[in-house]
Amino acid sequence: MLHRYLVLGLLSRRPMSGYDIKKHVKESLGAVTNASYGTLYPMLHKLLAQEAVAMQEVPQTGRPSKKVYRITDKGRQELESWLREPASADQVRREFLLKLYLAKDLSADDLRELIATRHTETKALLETLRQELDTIKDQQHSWVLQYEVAAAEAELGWLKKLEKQLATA
Amino acid sequence: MLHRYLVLGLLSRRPMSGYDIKKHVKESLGAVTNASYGTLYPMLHKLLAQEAVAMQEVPQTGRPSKKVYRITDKGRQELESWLREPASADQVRREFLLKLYLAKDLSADDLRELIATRHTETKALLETLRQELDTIKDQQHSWVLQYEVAAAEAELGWLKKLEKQLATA
DNA sequence: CATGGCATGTAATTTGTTACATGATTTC
DNA sequence: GAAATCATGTAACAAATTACATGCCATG
Repeated sequence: MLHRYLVLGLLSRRPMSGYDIKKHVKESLGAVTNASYGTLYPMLHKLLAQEAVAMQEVPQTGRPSKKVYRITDKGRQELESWLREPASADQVRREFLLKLYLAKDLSADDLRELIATRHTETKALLETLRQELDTIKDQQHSWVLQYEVAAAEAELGWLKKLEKQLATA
Repeated sequence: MLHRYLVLGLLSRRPMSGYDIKKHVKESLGAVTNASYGTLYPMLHKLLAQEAVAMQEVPQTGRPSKKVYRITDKGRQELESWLREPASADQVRREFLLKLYLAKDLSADDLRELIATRHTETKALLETLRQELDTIKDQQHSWVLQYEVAAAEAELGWLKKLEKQLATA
């Protein structure tokens, strides 16, 4: 369901193509989902068949026509009634944490590397998020980015503590 | 794949039943996954067929026999080689954040309620996590819980900031 | 001239959820 | 007497990933 409302929700702000949606999700909604094209395009087709969105093909030179979707009244209604329902629980899959949990079977070096890699990744993510945050005016949209920043900062702090503990032991 | 290694990993510490695994995941590994029975039992059957685990049935009075699984050498080998590979990226689905992102279509009251509900849930989670943390001795295992605590605390801070912003505006 | 961005999609497979079915025992 | 815990499972369905297929344009 989440991806249905993701698409509907983004289209409720302005008409977009599937490609636009993907880009937007990647830039600003990493904490919501990281839906792939294989999810997004079929969802658009389904929504179109159900008349929750409408599509207009815009020819272009040198590349495939852009298909611009916009939400219909029907879609808007569905979106709004969903918005009023309580949010279902988060779902997460974190391989990194599982490896850490099982790390007793890892050499000290492998363990350190596992953590160091994560450290680098998290720092890079934080950089990106902060830059993204600067480009955003809309307060409501910045909330989600602020969430991500707060989460990334907390993780960084935890990683540093972990590394200190490992260095001592 | 994650659930395969989750099961293998837990069984690598000690033999367990499917029920035990589920319980353990719920208590200590909420940040890794929240796999349901419908995932866990079939995974155990598959692992058994592939001889990555072995099973022994323990009869009980008044309830179904307990099926205790333990990891085989084959399974252990697979687990260890997986442990050494780089961890794949986190996957998340957060309906709550999506609703917040789309909240411009929500009344001020609905918005406040959305946030208040989350606030309550996060506080409750934090409570549980802290209690759980007290019962755990194994340092390695406490790491994952510490991660969850840090994340929950960061979210709480963010929620408070949000609420303040809404009260002002 | 290679990389990345623009732009669409499908098919096969894998993965996971939900709801159902069953039923005794323990705890409040 | 109700609710939670113990304990197993399956079937139908929904959801999502991955890999593949195609091809031009702009930038460095």
